[in-house]
Amino acid sequence: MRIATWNVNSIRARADRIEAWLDRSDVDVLAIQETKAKDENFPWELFEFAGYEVAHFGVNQWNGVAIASRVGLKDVERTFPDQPTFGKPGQEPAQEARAIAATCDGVRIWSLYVPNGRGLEDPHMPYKLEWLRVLEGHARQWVQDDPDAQIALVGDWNVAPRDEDVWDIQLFKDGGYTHVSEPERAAFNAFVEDAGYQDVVRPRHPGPGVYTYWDYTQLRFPKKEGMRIDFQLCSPALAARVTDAWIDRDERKGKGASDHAPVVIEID
DNA sequence: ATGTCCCTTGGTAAGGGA
Repeated sequence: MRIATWNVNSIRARADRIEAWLDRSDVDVLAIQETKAKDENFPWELFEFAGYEVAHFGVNQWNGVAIASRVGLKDVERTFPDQPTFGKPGQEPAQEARAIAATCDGVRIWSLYVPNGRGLEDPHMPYKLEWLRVLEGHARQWVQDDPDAQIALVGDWNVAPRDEDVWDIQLFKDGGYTHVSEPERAAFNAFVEDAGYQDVVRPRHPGPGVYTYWDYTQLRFPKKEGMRIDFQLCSPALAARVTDAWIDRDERKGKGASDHAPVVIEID
């Protein structure tokens, strides 16, 4: 089985790209982030024509996550239990469309769009950290309850866990940028160190210089100035089945590309 | 060579988010 994760940065603006990519990538499951669409604006027919079932979770023009599968799509779950809410000062906190799960051919797949954080002192940062903390608690419990659990936590994590995961770590540190701070890295690393999940892509494609995201501005892509922030974390039992993994950097090329590349794993 | 891209709205420009 082949599982991909891809922050598409608008499902409607990317419809042709996604259709073409499904045609040539031969993936069985595609976890999508940043659809930027409500259900009523979601291009259901795109997936139907391509032979995929699809489940979507979108409440407004922000965020939005989906899972498309041609190997079954069962027990769809929108948001994880006790998922933190967010609202700007003066606004009512609300659930955001950042997590959707489904079981596809026996694998429990979570399509995740982790909050950005926006700034080290921004209210969005404690939201991001709490969001990851609560999710990690569940993830740890799932594998404690069942050591054979087949779970894939995939998506845009908005964290660069290592210095080599950005093109210029000094720029990030001097500038006080998000994604590389110790609290963010600790929140991410807990999935690996405490819950026992494995990044199954990095060992096959170590850095430096291996990225999944390149900002649209500043010619970041042609200058090879990117960030590794999209990950597939597998439970121990699922990680043992992984036979291959790659980042489809070519999909970032050309006009009309998302700013993220798809990340793909192969399971026996 | 390069001042991005995408979404929304009593819109046709401006603001929000990444």
